[in-house]
Amino acid sequence: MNRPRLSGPAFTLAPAVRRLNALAPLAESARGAIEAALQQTVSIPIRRDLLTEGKPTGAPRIIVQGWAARVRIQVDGRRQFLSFLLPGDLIGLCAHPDPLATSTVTALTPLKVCPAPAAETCPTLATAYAMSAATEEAYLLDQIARLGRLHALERILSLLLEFDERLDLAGLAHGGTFEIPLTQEQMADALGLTSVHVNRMLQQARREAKLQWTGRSVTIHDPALLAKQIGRAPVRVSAGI
Amino acid sequence: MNRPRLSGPAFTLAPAVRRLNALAPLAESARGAIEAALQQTVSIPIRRDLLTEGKPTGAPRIIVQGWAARVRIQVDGRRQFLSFLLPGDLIGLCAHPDPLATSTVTALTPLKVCPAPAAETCPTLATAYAMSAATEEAYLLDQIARLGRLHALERILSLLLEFDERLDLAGLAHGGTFEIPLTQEQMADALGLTSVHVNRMLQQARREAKLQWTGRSVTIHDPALLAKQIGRAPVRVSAGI
DNA sequence: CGGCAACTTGAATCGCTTCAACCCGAGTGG
DNA sequence: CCACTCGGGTTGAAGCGATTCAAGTTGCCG
Repeated sequence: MNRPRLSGPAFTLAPAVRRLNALAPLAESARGAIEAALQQTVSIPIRRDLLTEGKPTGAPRIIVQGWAARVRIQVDGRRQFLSFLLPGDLIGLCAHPDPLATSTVTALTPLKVCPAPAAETCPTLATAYAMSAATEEAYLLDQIARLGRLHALERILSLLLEFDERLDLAGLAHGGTFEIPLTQEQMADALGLTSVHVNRMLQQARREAKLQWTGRSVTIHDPALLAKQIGRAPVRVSAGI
Repeated sequence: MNRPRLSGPAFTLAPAVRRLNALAPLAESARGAIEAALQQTVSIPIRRDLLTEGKPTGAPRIIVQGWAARVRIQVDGRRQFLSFLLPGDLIGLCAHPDPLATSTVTALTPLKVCPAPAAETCPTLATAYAMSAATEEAYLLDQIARLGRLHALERILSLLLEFDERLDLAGLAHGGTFEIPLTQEQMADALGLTSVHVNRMLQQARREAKLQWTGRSVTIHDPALLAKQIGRAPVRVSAGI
């Protein structure tokens, strides 16, 4: 039931819908609910906070376009990006009452977000949300292993492989190539490094022909091989897909 | 409705029940379901895996007694503890179909576990589970910030404060004192350090009278002050409690 | 063309690791 | 009852990966 990839002025299949549908095949009612929510998409300027640590989360939202990050900042200015939020990812989804944000969420690019339809709308939507939450947790575990036991170059490559994998789900990566809106300093803040060292390691990666990073576009020359070299396994949370 | 703290041969309130009830006040039916599940407690020997990364999770369980850890091991032997599982914590709870374990879970001590009653048993139980999951994610975020942007000594103190906070919920810590079953090497594997360096930093912490660690017993002399010094805020996931 | 953010480079320094040795208390078996 | 072993903790010295600081360079945008 694939729609044609190009169908006139309208989009083909919004990355957000594509991701959620890839996590759990959506029934017509679920897809309809999301398409309806997409009509209420709003724009968020770059650097604006969507959530603030310790404050109520408000209604859950879906990222339609752009990148955001969960961030923690210490009093002395040290900054750590905890995770990145990409198109199709959910913001502020919680199953318990009166949820408080456990981290601040900041727009890394100009952002488009829409309301997340209630999980009760359709069982397939609830499943997609649950898959999304489980996937997010799995990536947090990856991030911990990255920071704890990988060297600088391994950390960088591992994170880029994660981006490739996640963007591919949303249809935003093709054969190891994708758009990345991050500066080297932002990469450093995610990887527990300094921007100077990220710079040097990226040069080494380019020298070793592992990847290409020109402007905003990254190409991983052989994702599968690279994943094997640094011992990274793709994230899988369910036997179903 | 507090039961007396000492009531003959029977336990007062099992740490696991105490923790879940602290996360969300349990209705009688929920508490009954857990008490019933506790009758089916089984023992797991030390070093045994309860879950294996990539394998189906099986039925969810509650830790009744002892400590476990989620662990990732690289081919070259590098080991990273992703998180620790303490009495009252849930193992393998997932909201989506056919869940696969996203990490191996290993018993760090001899363990007692019981089946986790289905969330559908009682809405208060479902809420407690949701709170538990949210809390777990919050601690993963803490762990990321620890590994990414804290120095060795800060990491150690931050983790010990987490243990104090979590064990207190289960009634297993009193005024900054609790039993810890970890070796310095296991601490190191959680904190992305070497055991040699953990040793040196612990000596420094003792020298500075921040804590005491004799045998299996840890005492943090002034948890609130220490938390302030290293910029740690208690984990809070809901405005309700 | 001027200004600013991001990227690049070199040199000195430091936090942590590595390696190797040693100590100590708790089992264990002769 | 003591020698033996073994896991965990302790210590010192050398080395390395990453940081720090400071000075360019590049490229984009007004």
